[in-house]
Order: sequence, then structure tokens, then C-alpha cells
Amino acid sequence: MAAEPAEPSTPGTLRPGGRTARVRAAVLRAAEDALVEHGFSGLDLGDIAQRAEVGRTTVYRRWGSTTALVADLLADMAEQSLPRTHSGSLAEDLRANARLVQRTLADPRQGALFRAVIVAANCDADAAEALRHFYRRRVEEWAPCVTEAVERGELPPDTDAPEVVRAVSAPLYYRMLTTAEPLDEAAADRAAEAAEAGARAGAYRREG
Amino acid sequence: MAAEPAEPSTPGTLRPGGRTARVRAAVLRAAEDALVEHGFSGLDLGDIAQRAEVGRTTVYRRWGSTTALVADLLADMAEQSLPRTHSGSLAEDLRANARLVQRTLADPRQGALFRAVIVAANCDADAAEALRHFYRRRVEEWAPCVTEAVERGELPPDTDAPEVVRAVSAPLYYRMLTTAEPLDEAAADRAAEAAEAGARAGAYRREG
DNA sequence: CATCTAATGGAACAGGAATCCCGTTAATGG
DNA sequence: CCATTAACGGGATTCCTGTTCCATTAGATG
Repeated sequence: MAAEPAEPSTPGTLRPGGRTARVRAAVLRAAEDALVEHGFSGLDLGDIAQRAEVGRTTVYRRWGSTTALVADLLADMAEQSLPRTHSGSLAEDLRANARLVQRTLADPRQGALFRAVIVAANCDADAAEALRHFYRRRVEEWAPCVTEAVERGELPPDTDAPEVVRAVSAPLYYRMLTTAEPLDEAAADRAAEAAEAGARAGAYRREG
Repeated sequence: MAAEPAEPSTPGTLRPGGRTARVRAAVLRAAEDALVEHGFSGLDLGDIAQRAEVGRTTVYRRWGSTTALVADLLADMAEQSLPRTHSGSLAEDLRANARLVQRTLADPRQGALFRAVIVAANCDADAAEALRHFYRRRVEEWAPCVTEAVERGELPPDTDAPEVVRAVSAPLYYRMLTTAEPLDEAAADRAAEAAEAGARAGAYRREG
């Protein structure tokens, strides 16, 4: 008997080219569509296989569960992060960020997608880690605009830059999740203005 | 043949006393336990029936779905809202509120429960309405401390009181959902301080 | 206390999702 | 271009969740 392979490993890692890559792309796109239409709870691997024109078995073998599939989708989303603005003004950069987040969450497709991945992250540890990685990336992209404001002397020297960036997003996500009120530009501008005021007042200094 | 009853209605409404009430209480408590242990996605009506020492059929008939059960649980939670503090100081009241929210979300049991109901609300319209109702209640309870600060002249006269209260909770929920960092008292105090600074700066005035 | 029937609970049933089996296709390396 | 085998895909199978049926229990009413 031949020595059995040390690791069966996960499919798609030894021959990642050609068909394998096409299948992954098709499945991730189908998963996105399905999440937008039915939400995470309505996610069905069989349905996704059909949409992607791929065998059911393949989806079950490579991802195995809906949460693993969403985790992979989040890893994919984390790659393509949008570049931040560079207006030279803290208020303007924060407002641009707030409006970007607001437009994303208010968009029927993107909004539904974000709700769905947040749900998935609360159902599975791997998806949660993937979600955290995604937001770490996004926050890192925008934090420099706060750091630069600190260097210009506009904010206290020990301001926690990532925390300020998160403070812009927080009220928008909170509104989406807990109220029925619309996510409009006014809400975005208010979030940016409040975050800036908090930062100037020193509420986001490290180690209180 | 007798005229059939106009509405079969939902079970538990015509004879809500005694056994029916006991069954509801037992099921809701079992649902809470199950949510804490397995999260919303792991919720199984059969398992809940066993925990509650109630027939599966009863649970399926009276609630029908996991989301409906969570909606009922939320309605129950909305009843028992905690009374707010009355320190006479805006900063102190906001801090008390922030710490209450922080302690709730950081508590293993309560935190898991809140994550679970937020997930449920994103899977079903009725659960979503129940969740909004729950937060409407909570916000209404605390909004007066902001209104009183306005009357004392500490804040702009057209300050949106509920929005200030929500601004306190928002960063705590956002942190819980998107990062792995601990929800400690420092985070609570920062949330309260930032909300107050934003309010003083006029970021929460109505109609921006 | 007696009657009526809402509500419950056990068991059998049905439908659909996840898994397994195995032949087919195509990526990789020489 | 050829050989090797990773990865795919259709179909049968298993397992589990939700439903239906009907006998039993116990609120509600006079």
C-alpha cells in the first residue's frame, strides 16, 4: 500500500489556476447575489451552485458551510479596499469617509450585503475573524487623515487615530441596525461632525 | 354542520392563563439559554422544546419559526426596561448610561443574547420591528437627561435628544460587532465623553 | 362540580439539505 | 504532446427539521 498523502488539504490549493479560479469567482459572485436577495439566513449552498453553474458537490467540498463561504467572500472584499481622500482638511476627510460609508450602507445591494456579512460573523468564529480583518483594513486606510491632523496640531498629540475613524462609522451602523430611519447625507455629516468634535475635545486620547 | 370559527387565531390567546402562561415563560427562558449557548443560527425549536420540557409540537404551533420566537422574546425584554439615573449632570448621566450598556454587552450571557437578537432582526421583518421597539423604549427612557440639559442651557436648544443617547451606544455596539477589542469601562467613558462633546458642539441639532 | 373545548404532547410522516460514491474533465509538469 | 492526478459533477443515500394526526390534559364557564 502506498503511503497516504500527508494532508488531503482543502481543494483548490494545489491547482489554483484555470478552472479552480473560475469556479471560485463564479461561486463568490453567486453568493453575493444570494446574500443580497435572501440574506444570510436564507443562504442555500445548493442554490448558489445552480446560480454559479457549478456542481453542488463542488461547493460543499470546497467551502462546506455557508459561514465558511461568507468568510471567503469577506477575504475577497478586504482585498479591494477603496483609496481614501486627501483634502488636507480633517473635517472634509471625515465627512468624505462618512458619506462613503453612508452611501455604501444605503445602497440596496451593498447595504444588504453588509447586513448579511455582519450576521454571518455573529454565527461563526472564522467569519468573525474575516470581518474584523476587513474592518481593520478599511480603518487603516483612513487613519492617516487623523494622524496628519495630529501632526498639524489640530488634535491632541495622543489621539487614537483608528478610534476616531471608527467613531465616524459607528452611528451609521447603529442606525442601520436598530432603527428604521433612513441613512441620508445629513446622518453622515452629523457623524463626521460629532467625531471631529469628540476628537478635538480629547475624547479619543489613548489610555483615557 | 356548525359554522366554523371566524378565526382559528394563534394558540395561547383564548386561554392565556395557567398552563399557557407557564409554557410561554418556560419556552422564552429556554430560548434565551439556547441563544446564549449556540447563537441565533444554532437555534433549534426541537432543542428548545426539550429544554423547556414542552412538546415540540407546541413550540412549532405557537411560534412557528425561530425569528418569531425571538420577536416574542424581544417584546418580553422591552417590558422590563431599567430606570435611568438622575444625577443632575449631563456628563454623569451619559456616563452612567454608557457603563450600563457596556456592562450589558460585556456580560457573557447578556452580550451573547444581544448579538443573537440583532442577528435575528436582520433575518426577519417582525423580529426587526420588535428590536426597533425595544431600542425605542430604551432611548425614550434616557432622552430626558439630555432634554433637561438643554433646558439648563448646557446644550443648543434644538438638540436632538434621542440622537445624543444613541450616540452613546453606537461606538460600543460597533466595537462589539467589528473588533476583537474588549468592551471595558474606558470604552464606555470615551463613548459618553465623545457624545457630550458632539452635543455641545451642536453636531446633534435637528435639521443640521 | 360538570361540561366544553382550547391547548398540549407523542408518534408517524414528508420534504429538503448535506454527504457519499464514482466516473469525467482538465490543470500541472516533464 | 503525454501522463498523472487534482478537482469537478451527476446521482443515490442518509440525516435531520418541520408538519400533520389524533388522543390526552386542563383552563374557562355556568
